[in-house]
Amino acid sequence: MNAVEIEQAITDLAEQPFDAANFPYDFLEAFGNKATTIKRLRAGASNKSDLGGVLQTNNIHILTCDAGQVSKALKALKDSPATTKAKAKFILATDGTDFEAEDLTSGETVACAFRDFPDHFGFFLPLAGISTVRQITENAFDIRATSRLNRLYVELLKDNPEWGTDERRHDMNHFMARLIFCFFAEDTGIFGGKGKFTETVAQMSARDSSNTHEVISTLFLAMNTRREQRAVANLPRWASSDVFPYVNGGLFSGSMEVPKFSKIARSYLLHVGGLDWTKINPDIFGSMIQAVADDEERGALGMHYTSVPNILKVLNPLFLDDLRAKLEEAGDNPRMLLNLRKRMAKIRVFDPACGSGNFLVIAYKEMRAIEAEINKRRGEPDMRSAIPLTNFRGIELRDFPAEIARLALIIAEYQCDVLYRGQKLALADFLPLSNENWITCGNALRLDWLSLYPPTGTGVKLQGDDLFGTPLDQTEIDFENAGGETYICGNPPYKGSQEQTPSQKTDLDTAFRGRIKSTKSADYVAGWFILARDYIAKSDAACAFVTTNSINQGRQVSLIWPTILTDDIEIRFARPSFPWSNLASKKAVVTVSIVGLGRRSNRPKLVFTQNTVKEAKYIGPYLVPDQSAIVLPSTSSLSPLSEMTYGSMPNDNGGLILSSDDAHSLVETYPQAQRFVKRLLGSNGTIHGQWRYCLWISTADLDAALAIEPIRKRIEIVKNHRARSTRVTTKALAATPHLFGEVRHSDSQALAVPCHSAEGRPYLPFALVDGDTVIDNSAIRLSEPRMYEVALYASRLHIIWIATVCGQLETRYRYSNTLGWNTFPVPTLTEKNKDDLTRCAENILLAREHHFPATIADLYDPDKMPDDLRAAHDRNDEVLERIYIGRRFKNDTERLEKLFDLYTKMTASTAPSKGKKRTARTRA
DNA sequence: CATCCGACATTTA
DNA sequence: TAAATGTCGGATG
Repeated sequence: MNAVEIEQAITDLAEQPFDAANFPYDFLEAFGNKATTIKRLRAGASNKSDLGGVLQTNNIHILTCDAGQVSKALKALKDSPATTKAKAKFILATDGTDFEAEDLTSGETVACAFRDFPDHFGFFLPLAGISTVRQITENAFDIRATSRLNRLYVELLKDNPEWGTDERRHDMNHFMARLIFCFFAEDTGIFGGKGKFTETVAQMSARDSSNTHEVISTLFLAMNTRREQRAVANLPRWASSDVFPYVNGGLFSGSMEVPKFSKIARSYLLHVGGLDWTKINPDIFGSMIQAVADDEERGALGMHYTSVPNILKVLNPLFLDDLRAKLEEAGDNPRMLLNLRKRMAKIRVFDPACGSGNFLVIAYKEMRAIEAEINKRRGEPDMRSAIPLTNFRGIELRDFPAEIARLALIIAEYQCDVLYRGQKLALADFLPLSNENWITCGNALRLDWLSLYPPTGTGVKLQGDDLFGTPLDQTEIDFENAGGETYICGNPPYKGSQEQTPSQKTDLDTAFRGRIKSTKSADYVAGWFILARDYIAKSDAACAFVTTNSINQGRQVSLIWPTILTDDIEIRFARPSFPWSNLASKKAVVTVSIVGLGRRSNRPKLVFTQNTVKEAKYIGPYLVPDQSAIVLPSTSSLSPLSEMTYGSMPNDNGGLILSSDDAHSLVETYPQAQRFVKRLLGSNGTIHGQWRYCLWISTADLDAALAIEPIRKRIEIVKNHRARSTRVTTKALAATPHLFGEVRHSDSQALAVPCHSAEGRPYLPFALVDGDTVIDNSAIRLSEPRMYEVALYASRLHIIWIATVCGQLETRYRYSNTLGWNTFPVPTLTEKNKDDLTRCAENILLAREHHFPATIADLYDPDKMPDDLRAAHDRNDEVLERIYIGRRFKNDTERLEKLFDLYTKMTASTAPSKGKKRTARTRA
């Protein structure tokens, strides 16, 4: 259960009639305990209570009691030896009227009416066993609001199905945005009297809810009517402008239609309004609530949340660090402070994939903090902010987040005003909202960013459009940043080449405008980089995006980076591969990088890691400091090395593959099947020493094989699977179901190279196998390897090369023949060199054998690698590195430098004049 | 025809 | 249930 679901469950529980006997179990269930756990507690087996209550070990001791005995019951719980013995974290007592609880770890207590206990949802969250409890607890309000709005949204769509259609979705989303605004406004004092909106709806609408929509519609109309026009508008007294002022800003213009409310929907509405909306965090709430309008995403409601520290990893190096440094520099000098404020007033932040606007909101808040410090030092604490909200702009594809993004910014502005200037001034300046267009709802890769948000402010004028309501009064507006800086930032969507829809493929193609041969292998996120590049090239902007780390690895490097790094565009800073996290129970496990681009300058470039910052003169597209080379995939080896190919692809849906048990029972029952069975080795098998078996049938032998019933059945499985495939090649393979989809096998010795392997290992894993072993397509195959080639493969130099130049799976090593083996630069080897290396390789194999039957995973565990094996590898490295530079390398940086250097030289000499195909691209 | 990828997928502790 | 660590086959060049 995620936090939103828990919130809903406990809210439901509080509304039901109190059932003293079942309450403890219902309570635990609401916090996500499994049915079996509850059952065991009910049976008494795991219930450790000594008071007749329910005590779950390491968790909570719950006691229901007679009316008026709650405090006494809590005391009893506290004094109970069982509570201590079972290490309960919480105690809870209730009689159905009062409710008391204590967090025994912190000593914090809760005492409230029973029906209000869900208000203390955050207090109990440690019970839910959610790992990021601290973050959630801090944002308990946002989760509760999300949960309740979601219920309302779903309920309204149930009663008004036409509002869920494509044509009406925007109206629905707009309606929700209006509601959220009203809830916020009524609690912050923007409306006359706290809670006035909810209260008015409650009072004016009939209990049977039949006219709820009319009441709300009337209030919306009031908020769209200027004071002086109120009389004409003939609005009822309860919608007077003292209470419901003119808001507009596009928010309340357009259609006043409101969906019809059922009795349930009405009660949900009042319920949401009952929350204290002053507690809203606009940066977090937005990303939580956006899933409400997305049928596919609703399951992860409240969970897609980009943490503030992660957003700052983008914004700080992009421009905030610089602003803070300038603030520091200015000290108390009023003129320098004023200049900084003037500069900040012209800074524009643009997020072309803004979602619900969290990057924009955080950027705004951080800038307001800096400005507040300036104003304090200048003795102008009450000063109205010089930072226009309209300079925080975005593009968002989805309608609802786009609505929310603007709302989030409005709320952030108000909250900053309250924080830095006080409630009174904040209120005075809040209304009416301006009509300007901040967030464009559209496809960022199809829009022209330059004309949408012209960099100098002198170009195209923008029109306020109907983003926040249907036809606005077409106000032309200017961007308030003439001569200012523009910072493009965000976390655009990543989609691998094989995950994109046809229309997304076209988006990418449009963005690249034919500058690369094909965009088909590029990640979707590359589109944002190329468009940001184009924007920077024509203005004094800079950008930084969170991106999948794949675009700085493997085949994508040579595909897209030469096009991005032209016209004096450079990588200003980078934070290579780190895990991105959110609150989802099914965590989006994705490894990202942050890449910042700008116009070339002499400023040092910064490469960030977890705790360090490294300065560099240049950052290459692999995000390695001072390495500019780009390695191109090659189908033939740069150095004279044996050919490596992929293993054989079964493409069989398991039909041709046999587990050890399958294979043995098959041969036992049908001894004649023996000759159709071979060992099958892949990545996992190589690393963990467990091979599987496979059917390996020559066409000549097919009839004999088919005579064996289990084999015939298996071949049938393969045939059906292939026939059902959408891929033409695979369909064709259905004609030969007894064969692997792709056969790459010879009856000689081979080196098996896993395609993927864990990153901690000090050397790359491999296994030598004979002709009776088939290597599958989870591994790469070096046929008839020469021993000195094994030495090369097993070297430190090689693993460094592969780690840098090949792709990765998350941060796992991913081996590639074309990118890694064929490009590996090796100096010319003498016969003596080869002999020496051969001996080294043999020593490595011997050392491995000493530890039979230890697996590669055991042997190359960085903490447990046996000394003799380590020594053998070390010897191998020593011999090889002496061949490269006549001594050992000092470190991996030096190794990589030499490899890139050699690669550049070797590719230049292989293709002297016009051999572009292989030439490494280098920047002087 | 061969390669490379995964806002992953599945196993393991 | 989070941490560890590599399948599999389709799209692509």
